[in-house]
Amino acid sequence: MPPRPGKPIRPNDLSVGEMAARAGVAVSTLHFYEAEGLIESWRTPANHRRYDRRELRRVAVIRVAQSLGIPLAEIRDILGGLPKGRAPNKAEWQAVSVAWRTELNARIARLEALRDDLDGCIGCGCLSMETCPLYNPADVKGRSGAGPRTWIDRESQIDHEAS
Amino acid sequence: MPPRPGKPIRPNDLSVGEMAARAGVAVSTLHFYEAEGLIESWRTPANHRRYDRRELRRVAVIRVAQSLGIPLAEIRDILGGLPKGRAPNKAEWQAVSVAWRTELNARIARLEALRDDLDGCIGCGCLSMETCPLYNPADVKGRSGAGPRTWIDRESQIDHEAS
DNA sequence: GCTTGACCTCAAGTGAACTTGAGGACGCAA
DNA sequence: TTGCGTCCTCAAGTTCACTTGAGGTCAAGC
Repeated sequence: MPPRPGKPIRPNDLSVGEMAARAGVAVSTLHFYEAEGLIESWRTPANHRRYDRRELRRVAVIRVAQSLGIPLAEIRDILGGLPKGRAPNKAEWQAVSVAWRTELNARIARLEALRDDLDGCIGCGCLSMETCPLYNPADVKGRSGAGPRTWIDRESQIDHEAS
Repeated sequence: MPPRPGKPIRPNDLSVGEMAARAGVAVSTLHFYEAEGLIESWRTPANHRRYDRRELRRVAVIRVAQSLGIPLAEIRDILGGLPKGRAPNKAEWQAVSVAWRTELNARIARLEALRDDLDGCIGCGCLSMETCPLYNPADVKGRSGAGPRTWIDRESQIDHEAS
């Protein structure tokens, strides 16, 4: 590995390539996240990005949240509670954590309900989908227009009666 | 509501409009799901769709699974284990349920890990993201090329060390 | 002096999951 | 017979989350 261009003003900071390798994402993804305001970098005299190691953690949180179906816009909103240039203080961190916690608990509950519901269908011997209650919490985020429906925007409950 | 066109051969079956209203999705979504092989209908002499009430349940499962970030292709694979024209028997239903269960348990575990990890950051007093372990299970589904990365396809672990 | 490698920007392409729109059929009711 | 409501098909548009590609900069090494 040849020495990275740009003077080592903060030698512990990471280049895009290093970030990408460590976070397990493509360089283009980091460019994209930065353009979207999810992460932040400073530039060397050669106009190369440098990332504080803190950003590694941010990327990790973004990826985990994303893998759970949470769209980037929501992630940005929640991470937006954290300061960009410095370590978060207790109150800031707690606010973010509480926001996540509420959402994550709701999602865990839904997954468990789905799982237990499916199990119940076997346990109760009904052998079919018709008679089991399928739980659907109020998750109204009303959005309309074209495009995918990630993190479902439901206006109505699923009507679910026996056949 | 004027009587629906087409003779009432099976009067309990639902028209697209009725299905859409009850399932809380757009008519176009039902067309789409059918084109994708996720649900099924028969046609009246007037070429109108009619859905067995069973399909209502299928749509409900699809929507719940989707809201949890599971892509349609996976949902189709798993629901594919169920027969289309009749009620599933015990073995068929169990196979589907087991497949879901495994996946759902993994997702629940990840959510809990994320939640507890965030909580831990407050509990341990470190006040920052740098020193907490962020858990990332092996979730390799290797895919490359353009397009979004739903249900994350990771080739590498998130590297996560202190700053 | 030239190549190599890592980086840069900006525009355009891509796949998933839909929606929207154009153009048309059917059947009932005024 | 004109209108309404519900349905049909097929093509094209849209959003999200990226990737790919073209064209260029910069510093180090042969």
